[in-house]
Amino acid sequence: MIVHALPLAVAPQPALRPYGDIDVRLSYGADEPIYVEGDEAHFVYVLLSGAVRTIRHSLEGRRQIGGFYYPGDLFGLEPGAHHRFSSEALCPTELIAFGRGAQWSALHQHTLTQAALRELARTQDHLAMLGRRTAREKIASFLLDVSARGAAENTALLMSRQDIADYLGLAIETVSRALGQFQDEGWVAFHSCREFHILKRSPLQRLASR
Amino acid sequence: MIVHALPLAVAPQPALRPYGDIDVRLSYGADEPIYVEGDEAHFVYVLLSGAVRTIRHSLEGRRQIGGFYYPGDLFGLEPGAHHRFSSEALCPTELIAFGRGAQWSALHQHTLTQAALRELARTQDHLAMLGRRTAREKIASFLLDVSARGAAENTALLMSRQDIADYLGLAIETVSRALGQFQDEGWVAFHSCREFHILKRSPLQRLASR
DNA sequence: CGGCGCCTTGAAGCAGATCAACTCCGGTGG
DNA sequence: CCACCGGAGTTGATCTGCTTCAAGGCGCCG
Repeated sequence: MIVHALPLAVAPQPALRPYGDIDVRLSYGADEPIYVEGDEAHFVYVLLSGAVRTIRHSLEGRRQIGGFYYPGDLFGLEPGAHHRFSSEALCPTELIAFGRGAQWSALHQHTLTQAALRELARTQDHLAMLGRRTAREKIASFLLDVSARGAAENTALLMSRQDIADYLGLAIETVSRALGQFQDEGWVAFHSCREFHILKRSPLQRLASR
Repeated sequence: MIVHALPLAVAPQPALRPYGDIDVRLSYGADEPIYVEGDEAHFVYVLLSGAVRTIRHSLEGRRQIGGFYYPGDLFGLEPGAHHRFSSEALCPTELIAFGRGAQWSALHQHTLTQAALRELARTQDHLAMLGRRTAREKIASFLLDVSARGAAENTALLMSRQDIADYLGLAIETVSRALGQFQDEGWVAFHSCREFHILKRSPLQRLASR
């Protein structure tokens, strides 16, 4: 982790908010942790460039990915004093950490509420996808989601097959097979295993919106 | 639906917020809908008595339950103008609907943010449960959750087996079988099929926290 | 008492997990 | 420049936990 710039605004909160209203710009390399489940949640993060995943590990090592975040997204919101997921950079990433000080909270109260509600909606959609959908349906939705993020013809998959599997609650082999099927069916084309574009959107949409 | 009392406070918002800052007390019978997916979200709801489920239906009728809500809980929060789930009373239920007027929003901004964040955390926990857990693990967690809500020795299951199945992403038969197993193993005792108490908490906790 | 939901139980089938090679590719060092 | 290595991805074979299908039990209310 590299600290680029120091506090933009400082309002001391020695007791409960050691990092008060401090804002910091940070850089991370691929797979570097940003915070870990259980850490005190001093900051809220906004992505400038790169991408981030949030993760929860179970005792026996099963991994669940909570979400992927892209430039402009806000993440790390918590109801309490501690982070409930870990987060890691998917690739070289820059972000701003906003101290959860009273001053900032008061100033940006409305923004904060909106961010929390949007994040809630996103999580609910994710939840509905995990519940009662087949592997093919999950992966079709996922490809459409990812491709909707980038305006370009080709979409880069910044995450590994294992990340996708842990996001969708599937085995890595199942992800690989479904992607292979979609390619065989002529619905998508993989330029490399981390870059694709969609050839036929409608059959994917039909699967995704069952 | 029965309207008990009329506006406690009124601040006209004719254009975008037809129900402005109006607060209404309402009653519902078992299985009565409170709002439906796609409805305009004029209100935020607080439960006084009874219980509520939120639901999303897929095109082919598959049902996903988003959550169960109990007295004191707030539900119906949305980032946009429309409800993204339906909601129904589980049993006779009383609640207060708070109009999402500018006045109320401003007054209760902080409360709103906290509610959104708590709801987010709850949804994330639910999500982590759907992703990578076996049927027995899901149902053990569920029983512990439900029993934590009531202080009493015996816990009433206000929801049907189908509701539990649709909450956990399982078939109704799987729910029934797992509950039967837990009873056979002497971990829980069902007084009737809608009322139980926990005999051995630790094996359930072991399962739930894997 | 009879009928209708809800729940339980049993048997069979299947989607996806697991296990096991094998391929592909980028990096590294001889 | 090429041989080697290691990690990521793919592919095939087998296994299994859960779903599905089917039947029967049980409680509740008219």
